[in-house]
Amino acid sequence: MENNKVRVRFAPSPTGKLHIGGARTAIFNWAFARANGGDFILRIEDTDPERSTEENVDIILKAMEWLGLDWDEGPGVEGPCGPYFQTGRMDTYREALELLKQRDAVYPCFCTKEELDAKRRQAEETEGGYSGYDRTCRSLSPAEAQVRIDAGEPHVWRLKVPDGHGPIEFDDAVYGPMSFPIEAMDDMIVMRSDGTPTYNFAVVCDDSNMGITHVIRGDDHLSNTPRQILIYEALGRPVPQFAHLSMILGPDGKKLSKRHGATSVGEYRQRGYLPDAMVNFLALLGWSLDGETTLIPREQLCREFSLERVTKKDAIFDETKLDWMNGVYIRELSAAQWVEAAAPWLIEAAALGFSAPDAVQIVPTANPSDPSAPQPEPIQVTEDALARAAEYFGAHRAWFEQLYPLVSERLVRLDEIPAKLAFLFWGTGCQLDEKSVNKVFWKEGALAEEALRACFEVLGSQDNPWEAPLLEQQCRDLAEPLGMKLKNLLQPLRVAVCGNMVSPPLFESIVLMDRSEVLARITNVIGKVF
RNA sequence: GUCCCCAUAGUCUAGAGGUCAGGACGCGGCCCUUUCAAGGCUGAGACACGAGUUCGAUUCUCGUUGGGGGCACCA
Repeated sequence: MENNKVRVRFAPSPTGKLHIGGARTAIFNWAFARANGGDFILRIEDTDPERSTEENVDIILKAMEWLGLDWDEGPGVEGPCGPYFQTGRMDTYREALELLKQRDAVYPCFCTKEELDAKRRQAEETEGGYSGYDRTCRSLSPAEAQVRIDAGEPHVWRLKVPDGHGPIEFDDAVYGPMSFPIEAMDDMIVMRSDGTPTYNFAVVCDDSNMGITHVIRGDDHLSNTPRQILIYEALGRPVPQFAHLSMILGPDGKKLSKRHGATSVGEYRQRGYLPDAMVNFLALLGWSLDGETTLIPREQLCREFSLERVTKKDAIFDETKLDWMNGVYIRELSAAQWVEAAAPWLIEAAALGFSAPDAVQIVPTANPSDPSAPQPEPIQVTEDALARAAEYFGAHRAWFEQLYPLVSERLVRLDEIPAKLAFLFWGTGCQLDEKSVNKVFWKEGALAEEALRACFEVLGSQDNPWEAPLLEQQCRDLAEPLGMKLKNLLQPLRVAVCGNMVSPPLFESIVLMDRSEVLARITNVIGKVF
């Protein structure tokens, strides 16, 4: 390990999925390491056996990979400071405790959890507030304590807050000079009665043993910091640079939680957000490059991230801006990249289309704002259709790439793809949106039918190659002789072919389907509607 | 209760003792247009409040209010 080399870590505990706030912390650490040519270490804090699960470890690792936050040491990337799971480091905590015992910096405490809970409750009720452990066991003589230990009495080990210690001070890279009165410090437990370390103890041991130079973490640890400094001091280890990050709150200004909807990285992935967009967006929550730049590719983030430009103010997670940014990133993709990223949804689109009945149907318009209104019956995607779609996708990548220009400017999230593109896979059937039918067909009546028949002639003429610009021009040329506005001419065609008055570009869509299918669809619609 | 932190538009933010308080999302209008978008132009919108320091404070200090976090044999 080189001297002075920046070493930072992200240390999630696998008691849940990787959530937005954690991801932001990870991004800041990662970007800081990259910007300073340092190491980014991933450490799993799994000392709570009750709540830690292997499944969550897997989810966190997957989320990190998806976000593109590669770690230099950690699970799967062994390094000089492993293991990188706290459960594998128990020896190191015991060693550290021995050192503290030698230095007379800790003492055994025999108070039971029940006794402590009772005292805390009482203190809260009577004297208006609990102010820490009353240090009952601190006055035990070493001899007496040893007798009780030898007798097998359960005990924890507590850190002695040193007498005569001044206020605990440190210079936070974000918050600046901090000072905490020593009176506010508790004789905290470092080792539990079952021999496992508490969080604050394990963190300090690990950060110290792993040579962490900068501890960049959530604001919720700000008041843990003086406690941890006490441990560093007791251990005689150098204190790292701290940098605390403000919290990310929900739209209501409250702590981000499940009731705010999606909070885990995995959920955002499922909803069709791009990892690059997530990283860019999250990086801007509490950090800015210059106040002007909002689109910051990860390469630039890795070059120019700095702790000096981190804000102290809590940030509200505003999904509308993320949506915008995701759209920007989608538009910057190449067609091939898009097909790669959108594969699951493209397959779903095809499966949805394959599953639709091969007939003309009028379906009620979805109305999310009024649940009592008749909603369209969702089309059941069959296993068979899904398998067929996956196979079709595998065999027609180039064809799918042609879809990109049709939708790239119309997508905010990738999960909008199925609804937008299913019509391409309907065959000769057509799911007509009720509102569109009312507005475009029935309101216009004979005019709409006339328009459809005229367009049918153009599309059906074998003299016309199946090419968008030519077909479009010929259809447009119909308007004048028929005395129609372009809108009245082409919207019926759009509804008949795409099922909806809102769709991707008409002729570009049409030529991606079989001529026979398109013609059949128009004929069927004319027969069914008029 | 106690300790700590924060405060520029609805949101993310820039900013300096004297600025027309800048940018982005969102919102309104116009343009483009066969739909929806995207794009271009344009408009409305902020320094929480009260003292003090100062020739001058949104910026510095104190207080108020509002918000957030910690105080576990959780992490």
